[in-house]
Amino acid sequence: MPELPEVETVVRGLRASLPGRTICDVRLGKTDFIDDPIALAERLPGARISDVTRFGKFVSVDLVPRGPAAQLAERFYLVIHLGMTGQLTTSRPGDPVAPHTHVFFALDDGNELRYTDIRRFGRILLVPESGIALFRDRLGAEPLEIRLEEFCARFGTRHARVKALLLDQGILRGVGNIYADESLFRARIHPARIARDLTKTQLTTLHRAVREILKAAIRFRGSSISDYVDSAGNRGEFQQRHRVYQREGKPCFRCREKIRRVIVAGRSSHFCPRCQPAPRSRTPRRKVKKP
DNA sequence: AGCTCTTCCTGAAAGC
DNA sequence: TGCTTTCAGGAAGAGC
Repeated sequence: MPELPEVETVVRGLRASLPGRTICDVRLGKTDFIDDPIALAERLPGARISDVTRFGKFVSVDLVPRGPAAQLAERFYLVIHLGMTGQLTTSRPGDPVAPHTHVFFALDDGNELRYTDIRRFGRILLVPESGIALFRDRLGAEPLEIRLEEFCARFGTRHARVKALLLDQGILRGVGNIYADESLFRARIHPARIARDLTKTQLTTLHRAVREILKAAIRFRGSSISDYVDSAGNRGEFQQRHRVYQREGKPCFRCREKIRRVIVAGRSSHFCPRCQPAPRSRTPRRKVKKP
């Protein structure tokens, strides 16, 4: 599943070839995951790509509009979320088309940018310059940039399970199920712990663990569990270094205890029961009795 | 506030 | 063997 490291890897690949290119043509297959497919087909041809960036799990293709008034016209952004199974790849027009490829962007150098998405949980939309700041600000902090004080402020005050907060894109943008589990394992924190109950030391450790895991995953070009590939169609390698994710029943790399899987925040959560001690079980407290 | 459930979608895997 | 059911999950929305 594309999370921050996978999206970052895709963006780095696209950034090497797309800036400077002009989009010549857009062809669409199924469009139910595109906010405004008509606008997409009308506004992109002629637009020049100025950059490719990432915020959270979103890819942003930064565009300068076409036409004589281009100097004055507002820039805009092709914003893409890969969902669960989205792939953004560059190909030659004659290359075989993967099943479930629904968007083709023809470029002026003869190449083609394609969007493939088996489950169509992804999303594509155009955002005008005037709206991009708000779009970005509705998301939380970048995990690789957030400072410890802000991290503690965002987590340490919340009475929610730490796993749920890690997955909440309004708090941190970019962490998904894989890297939440791997980060919690590294920090030796149980996914169901209430964030507010964590010590300052634990929050500090988690803050560091998240950054270290994400950076390591970027170094290994992401995790390919099922469908993820980068912009050249290559799989990542970080799945070989997972410590807990999808390792249920296998021995912990630290203590040999069997890795367990439970549902927390509605998600499969993998952890080592010895390295990541469970929170104090919810108290069988007696109710205040009325006479 | 925070939790659970539901919806979207497909393919792999499990069940019969 | 082959059909049916279940499950996985990012995000948003409903309801409690």
